[in-house]
Amino acid sequence: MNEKPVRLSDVATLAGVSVSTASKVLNGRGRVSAETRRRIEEVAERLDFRPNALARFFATGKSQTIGVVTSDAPSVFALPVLLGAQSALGKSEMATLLYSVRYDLRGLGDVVRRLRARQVDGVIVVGDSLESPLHSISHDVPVPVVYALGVSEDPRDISVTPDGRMVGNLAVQHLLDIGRPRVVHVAGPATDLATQDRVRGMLATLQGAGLELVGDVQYGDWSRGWGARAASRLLDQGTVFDAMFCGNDQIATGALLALRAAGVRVPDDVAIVGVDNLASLVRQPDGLITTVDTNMAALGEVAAGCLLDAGSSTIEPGVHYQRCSLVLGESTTGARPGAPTDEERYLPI
Amino acid sequence: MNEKPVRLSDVATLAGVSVSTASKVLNGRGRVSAETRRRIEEVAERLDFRPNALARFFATGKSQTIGVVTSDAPSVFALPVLLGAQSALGKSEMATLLYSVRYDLRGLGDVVRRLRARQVDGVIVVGDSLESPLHSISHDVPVPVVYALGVSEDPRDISVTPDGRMVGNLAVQHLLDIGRPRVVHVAGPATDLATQDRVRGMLATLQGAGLELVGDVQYGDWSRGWGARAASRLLDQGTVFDAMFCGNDQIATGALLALRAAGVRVPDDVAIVGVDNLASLVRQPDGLITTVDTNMAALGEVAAGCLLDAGSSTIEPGVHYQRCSLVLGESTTGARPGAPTDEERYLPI
DNA sequence: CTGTTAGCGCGTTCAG
DNA sequence: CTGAACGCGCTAACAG
Repeated sequence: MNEKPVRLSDVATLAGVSVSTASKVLNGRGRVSAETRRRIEEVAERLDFRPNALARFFATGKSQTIGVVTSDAPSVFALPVLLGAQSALGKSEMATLLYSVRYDLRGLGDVVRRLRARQVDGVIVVGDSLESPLHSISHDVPVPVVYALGVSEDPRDISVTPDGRMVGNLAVQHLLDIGRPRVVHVAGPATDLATQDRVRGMLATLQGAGLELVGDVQYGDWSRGWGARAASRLLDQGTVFDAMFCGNDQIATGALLALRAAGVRVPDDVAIVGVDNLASLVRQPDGLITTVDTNMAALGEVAAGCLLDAGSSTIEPGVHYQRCSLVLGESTTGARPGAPTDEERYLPI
Repeated sequence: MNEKPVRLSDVATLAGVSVSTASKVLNGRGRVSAETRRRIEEVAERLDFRPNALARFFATGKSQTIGVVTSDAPSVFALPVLLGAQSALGKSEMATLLYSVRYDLRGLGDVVRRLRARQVDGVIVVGDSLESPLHSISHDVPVPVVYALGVSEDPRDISVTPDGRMVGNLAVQHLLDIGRPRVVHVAGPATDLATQDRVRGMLATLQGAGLELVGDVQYGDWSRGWGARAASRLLDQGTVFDAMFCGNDQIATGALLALRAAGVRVPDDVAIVGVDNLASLVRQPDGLITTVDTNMAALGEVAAGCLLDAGSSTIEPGVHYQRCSLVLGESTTGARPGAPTDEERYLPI
């Protein structure tokens, strides 16, 4: 556990060459005879040589490190983004420095100071919703910044965020595909950018099929309670519909409960699609709700990729939209793939 | 954004002193006259001097950085632990390097290599359940390691984990306090260490009150479906009980649904307590389930604290148990604190 | 109390 | 093709 670390000079002397030659070989630079190369590599291997990253960073001025900034109390969505980014960066021998700031992403001054002090090579700012734009720090740090799971207030910044229109599109297209043309939409807050994009995608898809939304968009919040109330109200009003697109899985769950409590069969009478694949995020997938997965891990990877390319290639500034995908569940199919036995079956709530 | 950084030598020359004097002042070391001290600080301030952390680390051999290792696909519980640790470390100007490894925490070899290369000053290994012990890497790295949200396979390591007995204790004590002596327990898997500890705490508390558990412990999995099935079965068997302690909130939710579906009033006929405060973890608290919060953020902070103290003070090896706390909800109180209006009220499922 | 001197371990010229 | 020499920015002994 505690042999003192072997240095490049150790390798060099043991291989009978100078430090600089060893350096060249181990970094693949410069032309060196195959023989000495082999010898150096062999010695390095044998000694289990690990270059002191700190010294290397210091010498090169690059830290091979990017800073990831997140809120102090982020939503569940932040974790997969973080890990996706970490995974992508790790492949390039980059490390991920994690910072959190209190609540909103306002008080960034202190974090910016730390990021600069540590000479990070880039920064990813991870938001936790699309309620409001992310505060831009691109002009406070001398390295590339990308914004994930949110949109920077500065349109010249690079932001990566779920494709809300595609969410609306996939959800409604699925409902149409299974023969449910009478769609209602129980959404989250009207002011949320995610809500707005999903509505656009939904309306475009309906229009493309020559259909219209049943009634107005029902705006509310993101809670299960809102989903239940909205469903009850629709029933009370005598609205006729055979499909429901909900702003997230919480709303969908609430709506499903209310509908079944009122004797409406799901999915036989009404099919329901949610958004987020929340059950899978909390690692307890139960296949209950058909949902649109916003692929947060992939989003994190893309954000990291943008950062890595930011220097070399030309990534266009602006908002990049992350594709999402449909995950089937009982709320539209009526049965889970790999249907369980009765004993295993989840209670049909 | 891009003036070239000011170095310590810049500050020194402008203040008319040598580099080392400036260094001493800005690090609070050595005795320096108040006058020169003031002058140096003033210049540093004016120039907005930020020491190059990389250079400092290199010179001192310490990276002021700790590595946090988590699973590639961690449970929701990992995020608060991560952030709690980050927060505690940040107060000591320590940074947090995030690493994830595939699935289980086995393939740690590569991560260990990176941790060593970057000269981290310590490591926190974050597990994602108590199903199985965490693989010990304490002998693979030359710095202190603590294990959080899991227990190291090596009893000489320091592990920080939720206090499962206290969970059982708080839950059952609350049920007894509200006058419910006939308690059943719907648990998670029998093999899970968390389950076992909770059972012990529960039984001890019952015994202390001169009571016995109603029936056997019902072992199952962590799902909502299991909670529902267990509740139904208890009813079918004619078991008489007025309180239910569930292994987590998912189980509790399933049980609650099944009971209400069978015409049993909750909490009037049966009071329910869960574990995890899951609703709050996913940032959509709805006050439905009375639950035991395992205080994951605090656990992360404690783990970080252990690491910081590991060198200086004497932290005893072994398992440290993190205190938990009770969070009241409708499933035992019958009404949420700050009861909502009818319109705001969540659907009583 | 302050300045001088020497590294920390590696990358990178530039001579040989 | 190889090696000697220097520098990255800062800290830490040791002199003055």
